[in-house]
Amino acid sequence: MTLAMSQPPAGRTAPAGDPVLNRFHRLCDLDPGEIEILRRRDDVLDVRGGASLTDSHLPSPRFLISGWAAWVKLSSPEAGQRRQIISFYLPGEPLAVCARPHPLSSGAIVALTPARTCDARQAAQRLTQSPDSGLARAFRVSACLAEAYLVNQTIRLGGLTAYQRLCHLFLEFLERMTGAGLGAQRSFPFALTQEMLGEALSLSTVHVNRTLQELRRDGLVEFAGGLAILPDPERAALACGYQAQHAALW
Amino acid sequence: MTLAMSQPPAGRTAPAGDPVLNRFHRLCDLDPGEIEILRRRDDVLDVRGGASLTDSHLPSPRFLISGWAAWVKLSSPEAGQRRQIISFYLPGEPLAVCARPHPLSSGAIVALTPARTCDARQAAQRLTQSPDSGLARAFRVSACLAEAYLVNQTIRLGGLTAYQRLCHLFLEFLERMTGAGLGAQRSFPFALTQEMLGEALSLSTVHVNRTLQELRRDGLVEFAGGLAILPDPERAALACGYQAQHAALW
DNA sequence: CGGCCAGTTGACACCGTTCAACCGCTGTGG
DNA sequence: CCACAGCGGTTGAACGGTGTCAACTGGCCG
Repeated sequence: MTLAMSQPPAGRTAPAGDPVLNRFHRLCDLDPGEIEILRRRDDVLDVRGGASLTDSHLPSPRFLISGWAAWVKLSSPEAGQRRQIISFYLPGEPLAVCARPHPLSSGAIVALTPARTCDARQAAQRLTQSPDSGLARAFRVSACLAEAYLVNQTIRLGGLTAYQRLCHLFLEFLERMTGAGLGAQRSFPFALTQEMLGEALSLSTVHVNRTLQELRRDGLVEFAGGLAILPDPERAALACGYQAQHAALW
Repeated sequence: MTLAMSQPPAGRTAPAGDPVLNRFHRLCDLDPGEIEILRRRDDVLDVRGGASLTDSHLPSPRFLISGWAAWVKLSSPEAGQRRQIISFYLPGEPLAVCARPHPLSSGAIVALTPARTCDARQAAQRLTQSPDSGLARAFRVSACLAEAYLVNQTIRLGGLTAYQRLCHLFLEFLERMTGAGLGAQRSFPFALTQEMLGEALSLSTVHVNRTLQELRRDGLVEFAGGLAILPDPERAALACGYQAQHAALW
């Protein structure tokens, strides 16, 4: 993690170490006033890993400043009562900004690691008040990315083997973390358990474990010092058919 | 189908038999001018089953007037070159209205049955020109539903058995068809092949076949005269944990 | 009549699950 | 300081849902 944060996001005057600002500034150009809005830290809230974010402050729009969260659902048949991760939220990403009327049809947003959030209402406000501003456009692109990640999840579950699913997911994590200025070209801070990976990829913990060993053996994914490392992202992308979302030209 | 179309959508003056108008009018109240916009049929286009809709007129926004379509992707590993259905488009639903900059990151929209579409630009225009109008709100709710259906797909692939997946999908089809004024309380016109169901649910055609037999044996799904029939939707919902999207209060 | 497509059936293989045990680390309390 | 508990990770063995291969049926259409 220290390694990641010590190298500035290459260009821009954006203050390093702020994933929210880094992320939005890369999506669209922002004027100084908008940058100031994104740097505000109103109503900062820290939660333990495992805590629910929907109970506390959501569904008002908030930024995830640090830590990882996920939208989870519990499978209704009382058989097993398995928990399913629908989508992840990574540092720098907005929570529940969907400019839509409904408050997450079902399920909850849960912190997977210790996490910190802050209010995003002032930033989200610009969506309606000045829809053509850079910040508003950045929000819309962000929502578009969120949908693309949801499609990625469908592709993983529907079209890939366990080996490919894990590879695909780590490539997406790498893309999203570097997009927030966290992590380096081939690594990023990572603290999820194998059980959580299984809940997202619909695999048993045991099989996640065995498959991660295969990925390590093949030199596609490593773990060291709280980092996940993808030594050869291109070869990994080839192994699972991953397509970077940046390809879409905004 | 005739049965379905002969019963008006309960109240309203909406002319029966128009799935586009039926669907949007149920999502939000529309004024006479907006109803007139939705009844317009500009640039009507008929395509054969199997034809691509992205090649011809998309990505300009269009309505699917009749027939079924799907967003498909081809799995990149040349092994098998399996086709995966990411999401379905049912009669009355908009195609590619996502008020977003990108043109469907990858893949194509394909007609699964013979289908007819028409231009929706004039209707979509109101999203930006009068964001508070009923029609604009209906579009946003529609987009929200589309996302909910995408989540449904994730739930099916990640959390359900083959038996439950099919059950879940047919319940969603029933909900969406009745929402467009097509189909009755427990049935709707249906013309997909078992192969297409397999492509959507990530199941082999053989296994779709066997599982459908189980569903028939258990009295959950039947097929007759071009209709799919769910004799006991409540029991079916119990069998797979299906949650209707109407529950979310708009 | 012949071909094609969707549906159907049987036998077998495999990927991933389940159950169970064990390891190593960390935090905590006696 | 050590004992213990708890959690995440690891390993082995057996089971089972689903895929694959192959063959056959029946209806539609040229």
